Amino acid sequence: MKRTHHCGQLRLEHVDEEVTLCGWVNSYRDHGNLVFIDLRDRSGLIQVVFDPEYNLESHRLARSLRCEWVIACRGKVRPRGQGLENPKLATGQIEVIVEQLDLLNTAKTPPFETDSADQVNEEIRLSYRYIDLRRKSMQNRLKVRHQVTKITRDYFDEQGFWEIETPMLGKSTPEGARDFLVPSRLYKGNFYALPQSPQLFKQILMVSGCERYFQIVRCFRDEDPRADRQAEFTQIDVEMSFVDADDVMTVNERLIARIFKKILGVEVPLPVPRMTYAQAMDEYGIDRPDLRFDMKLKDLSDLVKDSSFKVFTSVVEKGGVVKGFCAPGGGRYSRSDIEKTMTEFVADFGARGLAWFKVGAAEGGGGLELKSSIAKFFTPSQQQQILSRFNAAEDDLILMVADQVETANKALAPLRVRLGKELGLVREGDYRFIWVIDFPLFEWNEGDKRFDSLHHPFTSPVPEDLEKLDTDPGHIRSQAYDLVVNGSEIGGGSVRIHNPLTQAKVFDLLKITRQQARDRFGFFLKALEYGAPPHGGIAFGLDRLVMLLTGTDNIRDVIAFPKTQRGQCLLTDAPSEVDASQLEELNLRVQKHLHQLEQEP
RNA sequence: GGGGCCGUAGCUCAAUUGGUUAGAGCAUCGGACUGUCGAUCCGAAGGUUGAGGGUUCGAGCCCCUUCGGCCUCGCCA
Repeated sequence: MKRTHHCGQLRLEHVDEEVTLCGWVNSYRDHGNLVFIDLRDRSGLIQVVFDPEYNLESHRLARSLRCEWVIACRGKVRPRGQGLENPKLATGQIEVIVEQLDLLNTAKTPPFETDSADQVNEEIRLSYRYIDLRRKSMQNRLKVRHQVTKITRDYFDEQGFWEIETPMLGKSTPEGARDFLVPSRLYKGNFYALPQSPQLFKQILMVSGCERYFQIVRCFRDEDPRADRQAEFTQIDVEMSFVDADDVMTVNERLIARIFKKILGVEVPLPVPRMTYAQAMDEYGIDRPDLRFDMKLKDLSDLVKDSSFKVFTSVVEKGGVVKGFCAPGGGRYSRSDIEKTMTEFVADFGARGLAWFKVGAAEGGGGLELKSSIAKFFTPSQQQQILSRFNAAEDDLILMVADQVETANKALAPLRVRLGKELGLVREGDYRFIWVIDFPLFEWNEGDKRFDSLHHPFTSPVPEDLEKLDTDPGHIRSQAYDLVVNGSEIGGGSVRIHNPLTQAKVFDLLKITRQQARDRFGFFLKALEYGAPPHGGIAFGLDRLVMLLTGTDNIRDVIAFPKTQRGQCLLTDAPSEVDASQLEELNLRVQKHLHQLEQEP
């Protein structure tokens, strides 16, 4: 029997047609004489009916069917009787009365019920991923992921980009994340590294005259995973020649707008607005601000430095800041919420404390005042200034961290997001895009007494700051840009250095010696000397993009076969030990840890 | 490397201060049933409480070790 239709397609217009369907038994309801099966394929569910008066043999076979068995059936589409429609199914107006049933395969009882798998332990879902992926929600995520890559390929093709593959087996460099290493059989003792990104190859493709490159490419970073991070992930990687930062942002924001339009029907207003890194850090404490709600951070240092609250004054004297934000309606939080839950929360990010004021009606009537165990350290005038800086209203909650500005930001930014969500300031289906620009080129690494690249060492300074390479490297702005939506960085890139002299100066500041630079990037620096065009690009995290589009905060949900937080694949049991002969061939010996040796007889 | 939460039947969860034979719903198996759609009804089976050790007259519960999962800090140019 050849399939003629998909289960989820059938509608009233197909009534009286003879159809053949294939799929899995989603559920069965056996009434002794009448048997109902909800048949499932990728397209959806449909009810098929077995009636002994219609076909005795099929009915007998149908009674033995079980969940997840695979069948094909041929029958006639008919409308359901009056009052028998099922509004829960897209196909609920009709059903198929089956003439012929073929059992294509049986199935063991699944380890979990597919209908309720959302509540099932993820460990079991990952071990039986093929069953987990049968679920509609998971199939939708795979489908959206496919749609995103399809839209991306179509879009870049229209724009004159070529998709070019770059090597998976590359050269290890000690910068950046830890590499995954692959031993070479032919060069014993030598290793390839899996790419952390195709950065240098795509720049070399610009030197090669390809002009417009993109690639949907797997990248590997051997660092500890997070809910939104996996050692193996996918980038939409882009590079363009003869462009400035504006050109790259324009081309790429149009791609993202098209993806959101086609998949969610969401109109992304173009051009996407821009915000400097300095403003983002100042007002949101983070370089990826969530703009779905206001609740901006304010610096109160100037107002509180003259208070009698020693904690604040001493921090300001030491060059720190008192920064905070005002949570509208936050008065409903209890003292224990603030002094325990929230304080522990910010402590995780290095803050030593969390100060707070509740905003209440002033005693004696008229106006507002601050209510808190520390309110007494602030004069009425100081209190009023604080209230007016936040434009605070009754029942608001003001939360503050006093520390070095980096620490204060680091603690306040996640607290702001957490409260924004808890207080219901985030509207479902709201997407706020922003380009964050004018990043610093370097940040000072006090431990190693040198500069580190904020983006990567090939990022170009903005032209007017070029001279500061010699005079004031700490204040150079880079031509880097991150695309941020709802507090999540979905992509980032830069205009690159195409001048070998500038590149050499940057390496100097990073304390990468000429010798080291030659060893690690010699092939690339050499390429720059052979007519490198001005170029720039960007890379988007495909996984995070699909997470946004499908409304999950778990990266494993958008990867067909993901790994656990310890980097294990529970389906295949990778990684695993290998045969001694394989090691032999690679000239490798595994050194066991002492505790393992002790356990052996 | 650090911190937190979790692990009891196939799945989701209960189990009083440490106290009888570790329960329930769903799933499974058997039976009944002609319009169900999370079918219903009757019945049955199902457990090394992640593993190992300890304390105790007695441990799912307390202690130690260990394995695994998730979240997180560090890390992720």
